Amino acid sequence: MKALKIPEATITRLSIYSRFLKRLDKKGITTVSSGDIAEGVGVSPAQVRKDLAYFGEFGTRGVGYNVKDLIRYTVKILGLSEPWNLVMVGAGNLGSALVTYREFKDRGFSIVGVFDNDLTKIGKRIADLEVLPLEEMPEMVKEYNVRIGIIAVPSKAAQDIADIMIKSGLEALLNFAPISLNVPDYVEVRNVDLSVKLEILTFNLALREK
Amino acid sequence: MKALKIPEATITRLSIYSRFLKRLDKKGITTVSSGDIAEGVGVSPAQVRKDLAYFGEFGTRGVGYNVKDLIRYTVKILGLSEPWNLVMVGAGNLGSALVTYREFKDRGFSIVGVFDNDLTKIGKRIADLEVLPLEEMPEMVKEYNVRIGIIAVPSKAAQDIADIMIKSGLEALLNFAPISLNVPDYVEVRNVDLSVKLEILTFNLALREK
DNA sequence: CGACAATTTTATATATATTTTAACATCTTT
DNA sequence: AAAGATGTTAAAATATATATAAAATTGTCG
Repeated sequence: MKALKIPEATITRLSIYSRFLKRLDKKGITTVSSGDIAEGVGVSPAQVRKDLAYFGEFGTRGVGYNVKDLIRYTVKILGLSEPWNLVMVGAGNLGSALVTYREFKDRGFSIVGVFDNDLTKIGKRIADLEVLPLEEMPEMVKEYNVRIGIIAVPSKAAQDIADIMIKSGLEALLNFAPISLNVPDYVEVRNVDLSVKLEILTFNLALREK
Repeated sequence: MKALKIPEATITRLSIYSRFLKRLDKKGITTVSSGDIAEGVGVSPAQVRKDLAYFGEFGTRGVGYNVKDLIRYTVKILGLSEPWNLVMVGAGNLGSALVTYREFKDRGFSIVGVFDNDLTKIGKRIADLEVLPLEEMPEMVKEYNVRIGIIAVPSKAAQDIADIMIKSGLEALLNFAPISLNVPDYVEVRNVDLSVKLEILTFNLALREK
């Protein structure tokens, strides 16, 4: 069915458009042009139209896009029409912050389990969840139909944890550890590297001195 | 001096190479080939060489790269030869987690001040720092020669906070709020959007059902 | 022991593919 | 009919991959 390959950059922007549109909707705005979206998120209008064009015709020439409709379309495209249950591994500072991160909830993500292999953390509570030992992950994955897991553990542990998560039945991993994970082909992995953008800033600032 | 424009993707990868190399060094490995690096971080060997070629010739044909030397070069290129002082705005869960985030310290970043405009948070301690009111930022920026600030506040507040940070003298912002900031040309901004990669995963998982 | 060939690996040039930008024809509304 | 905005095609710019050339090391054989 899917003939055309979609650039990942397009998906990235779609996610950003989608959330921008939700803010417009909350403000009561009903119609929007590609130029409005472009300005709101910092890209070109042509880029917005091109990105949307991969998936269909959602606008009306001479008019623009209906905000509510376009939200529905983008949400559908991103696979967010139905809520997703997630598990988190790592009950440290970062893991705890992500468990309570509002934006995830707003987008339909629900963290149903937090795991750690550190005995001092197991049993503690984060929000309304009790930190559980990793052994209990397979059961939870099955019970809550979890397909995606978040890794917020130290780099050293990340690969082992990933292996365990995959064995537990997960198909996709969001990895906050700054290392490259080795996983089977059927597992999707994306890394969130918290340092990279910071180092892009230092690179640019350092250039100024030249 | 800098004639050639360097792709941002190259800087991104350089940051990743640099940290990968540090891990090799810690293991006692002294020499590395582009292929080793490529495998370690998940790109092609040609890509590694091309990225490095923007900045000079760092390797020896037939041999590879000296790990320690290449670390020095990448660190220098990224502007990390000297440590950087940062300020953080937002003493919520995410801000607190980032203040204690080990990786930042390892790369030479030192958070010297945490600010918030929430009276209930001011005065609290995060690690060894007291949360301060925003009014005290200009002084700290000056005293500690801070050029980069991190924004970890709710989206609604982010633009106002950014304005204040810029007025305080900052030149670069790392923004964790999922909105696009309006800033003067001389200010560098990079966004870290914690939801985007998650939605790339859901997009890909949703595709499988097609 | 020295010369030369084979191997390894970088650096560079070339080609391919992808992504972005720009231009334009088309459709709505006023 | 004019203005505004999309969808689409074409062009330009970027980025990636491939191929080749050059340099250093290792191994081999006379």
